[in-house]
Amino acid sequence: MTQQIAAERRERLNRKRVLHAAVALADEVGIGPLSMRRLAQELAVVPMALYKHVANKEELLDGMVDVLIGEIAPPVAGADWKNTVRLRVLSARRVLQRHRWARRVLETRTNPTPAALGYMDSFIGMFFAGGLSVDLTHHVMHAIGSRMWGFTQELFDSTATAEGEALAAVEPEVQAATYQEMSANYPNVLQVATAASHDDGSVVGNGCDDQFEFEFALDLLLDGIEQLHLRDYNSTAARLERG
Amino acid sequence: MTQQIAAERRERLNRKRVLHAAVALADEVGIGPLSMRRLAQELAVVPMALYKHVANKEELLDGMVDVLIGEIAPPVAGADWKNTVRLRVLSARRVLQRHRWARRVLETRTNPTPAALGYMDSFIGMFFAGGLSVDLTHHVMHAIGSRMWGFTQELFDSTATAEGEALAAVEPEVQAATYQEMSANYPNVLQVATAASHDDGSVVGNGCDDQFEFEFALDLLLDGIEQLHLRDYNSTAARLERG
DNA sequence: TTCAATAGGTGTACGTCGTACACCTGCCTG
DNA sequence: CAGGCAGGTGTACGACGTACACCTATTGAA
Repeated sequence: MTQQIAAERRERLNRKRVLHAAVALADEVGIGPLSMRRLAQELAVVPMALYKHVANKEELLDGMVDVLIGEIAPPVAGADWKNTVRLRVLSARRVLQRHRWARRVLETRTNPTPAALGYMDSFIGMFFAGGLSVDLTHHVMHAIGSRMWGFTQELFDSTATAEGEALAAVEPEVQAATYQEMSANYPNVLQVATAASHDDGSVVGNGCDDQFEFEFALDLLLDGIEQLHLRDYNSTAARLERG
Repeated sequence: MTQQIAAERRERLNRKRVLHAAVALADEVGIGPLSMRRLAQELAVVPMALYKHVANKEELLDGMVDVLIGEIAPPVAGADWKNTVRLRVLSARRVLQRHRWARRVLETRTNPTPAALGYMDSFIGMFFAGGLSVDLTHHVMHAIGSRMWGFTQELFDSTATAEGEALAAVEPEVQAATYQEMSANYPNVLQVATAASHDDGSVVGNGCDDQFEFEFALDLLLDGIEQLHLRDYNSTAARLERG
């Protein structure tokens, strides 16, 4: 009978349940409204109960990132290093797109968790397997930067803002006025912004293909890296040349 | 006599004073402790007084960024586009290094201010002046990303963390233990991390030359861009090739 | 089977934050 | 001199993260 009661009772919390609930909640309501209190409510538990499974909010966020890292596909076998890296990055990107809050959270991480270190280690391993030198790989990791995690830092990315979504629904007159003002003050921005929006007619919304932009930059880097590799790039030599 | 009193009295606040005080305070104590209340205190004024000059904290941060944008050098004249861009980016970088909090703030901006748009416009103008097509410039702007502002997104950058500074002062035994653990679990990370620290002896601290890494990646991109430009890159053609 | 140790959940409370709102004050203009 | 308005004040509210003391359920050993 005590067993029955125990069975009916809400099953006990554990770290995994907390983290997955947090990820689900963030998926649903975004990262802003995700507070310890709100998460506790979702788990039908008092806020302080969470602290038995997670040291503090920072650690909660770290844990959420770990969950996502677990969703990134392992490296595919049997491709050259460039494609292996490429596919892995694109897999990471898909994860980030399933969890739109993740970018913001990643940006605020300061200390890598073991899971993050593991991912980095495996990531570096792909270059080593391709024969890249330790030296070159080191610089490459810096150059790739956040692209390793499937995103790039784009300041003022309208897709990241809440108002960005509302922007499409704005009256045509306002759009026209905006256009006038832009063309007067920021003609170059306007040209570049409209360059990509041939397919959809909007002027203001970013009509550009994020995926294409991401791959464009990724390939620019990978191709450049390949060139350096083929030329047996060596950074100390490069330093000397530059002076 | 009322004049005398007025003269002795603290001069009235205005937007500029508020923003510059905020920048100075952030320079001094960091962005974390910068609260509306703290800033008000610094200005010997009640917190709500700030709201007569700034709509809310977000707008304060926007304004602080504007101050920094004002510190970036204008484009130099008489150089080819690549060098013009290069020098400008490095100037932006110097600003970001004077204000160590700026990166974190920039990362959280969602809507560009007129000053930011102005900078972007002028930035784009440098590519146009070099003869790059609107199409290529568009993709380039995405590829450059936050490097335009003088920084790159590096996850888990130890220089960004408070503990990073304390890390150098850690006992040798602990360093040794860390080393053991790293080499067991993350051998690749370890190799890459130690690759750059030949000059200074530390194992854990990032012994690498940030400036070099930044320029490495910047030049990788600029060189790649130049190649595309010379080949009259066209993105719709590229799309077709890729399928 | 019993019982103590321990892991997990609760309740209350504190300090900090951003900021709404009503108010006062002193300067500028007519 | 009047009166309006920009700018500074005071109080207050509802979040937030989390410290701390407490209670309770589960578990492992006797």
